[in-house]
Amino acid sequence: MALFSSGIEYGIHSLMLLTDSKGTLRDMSVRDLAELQGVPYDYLGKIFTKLSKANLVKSTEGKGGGFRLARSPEHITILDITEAIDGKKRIFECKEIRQNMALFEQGVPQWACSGVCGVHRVMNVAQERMEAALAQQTILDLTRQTARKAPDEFEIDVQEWVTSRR
Amino acid sequence: MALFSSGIEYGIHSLMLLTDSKGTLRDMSVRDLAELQGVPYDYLGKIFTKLSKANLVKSTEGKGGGFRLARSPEHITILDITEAIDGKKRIFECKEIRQNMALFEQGVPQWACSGVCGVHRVMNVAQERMEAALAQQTILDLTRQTARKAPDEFEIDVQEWVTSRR
DNA sequence: GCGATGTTACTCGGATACTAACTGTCCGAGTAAGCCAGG
DNA sequence: CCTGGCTTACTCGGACAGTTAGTATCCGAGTAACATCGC
Repeated sequence: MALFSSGIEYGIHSLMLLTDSKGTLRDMSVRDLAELQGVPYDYLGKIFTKLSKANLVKSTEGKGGGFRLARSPEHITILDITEAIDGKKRIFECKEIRQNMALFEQGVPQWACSGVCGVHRVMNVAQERMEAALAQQTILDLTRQTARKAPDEFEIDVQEWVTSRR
Repeated sequence: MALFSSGIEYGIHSLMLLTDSKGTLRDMSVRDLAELQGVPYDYLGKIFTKLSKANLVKSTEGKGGGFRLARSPEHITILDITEAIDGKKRIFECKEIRQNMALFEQGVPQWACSGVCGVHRVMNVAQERMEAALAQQTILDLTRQTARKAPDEFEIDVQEWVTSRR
């Protein structure tokens, strides 16, 4: 299994729909987001609850309600989203097997359990590198990037689809 | 769950035991490795089969047999090991949900499916950064690092424990 | 002595449980907006 | 009118089932070193 759940994919793509390439925010309900993207509705609901708890989106309840970005899209990074949805996921979980050494029957010596184990340290560095890359890209970056690929009318089509459902 | 299985931890620590801080190789059986480290024997066996198939270790069958590093420890990187044991694991698996857009009922336009999706691209960069970090550290690096922490007698103790079992 | 035979300690591979996490679905509660009927 | 109740469309939260991957265990086959026994 991959490190990041597919909920991450749903989440990021959904947040990208809550803004356009100019950074203008858009309000949408989970139902609309799910249907527009062909993604399971209930499941996407759970994801938005998490995004909301992490203060990445703001909800308005009741009829006509929905979600909108809680901050401007250039201040929401991909790392923010992954941590909001999947929690702080680690590449590697150290089990401290260095303390199980048969040689340590009389008790684990101090040098063997102090500090971070060598394997763990390497993994931590790798994880930091990965997270730095994820923190470098924002929702706005991604939205702009895809807008550049799509024809101009696409953003208009999306907007029309959304308003036609109110 | 973490990206890397705990088999990775077992594997790396085991390979570290097949050398010392001077880069001298050591032959050990899976049983010895498992007992010395307090790790499940059968499970570690499976891991070494994978390491063997990836040509990181060489096996000698029959009584008195065991495993030894197939190359010198400064030429075995952590990335080599993770890929040998867990296969080439991806941080993220793109489901191409961009192609599910309700707007594309008449068929997915070319711009929407060509090239890598934006989210996917970010994830790929992050993954490359992570792998670069893992490829930078070798078994010898790690062995040296822990040897620096441990008292000098520790390497001797290990060697004695191993020879005492032959 | 010395060759055949058996025993032991290994590497391999397959089969199988158990567990945890991910994915997805169902349902009920609360809330806000709009509609509609009765005064 | 206009006010109170009804309907609708949302957000939330809990519960649950199906699937998959990781972890671990068991067992049998093949192989090589060594010991043992009969001649």
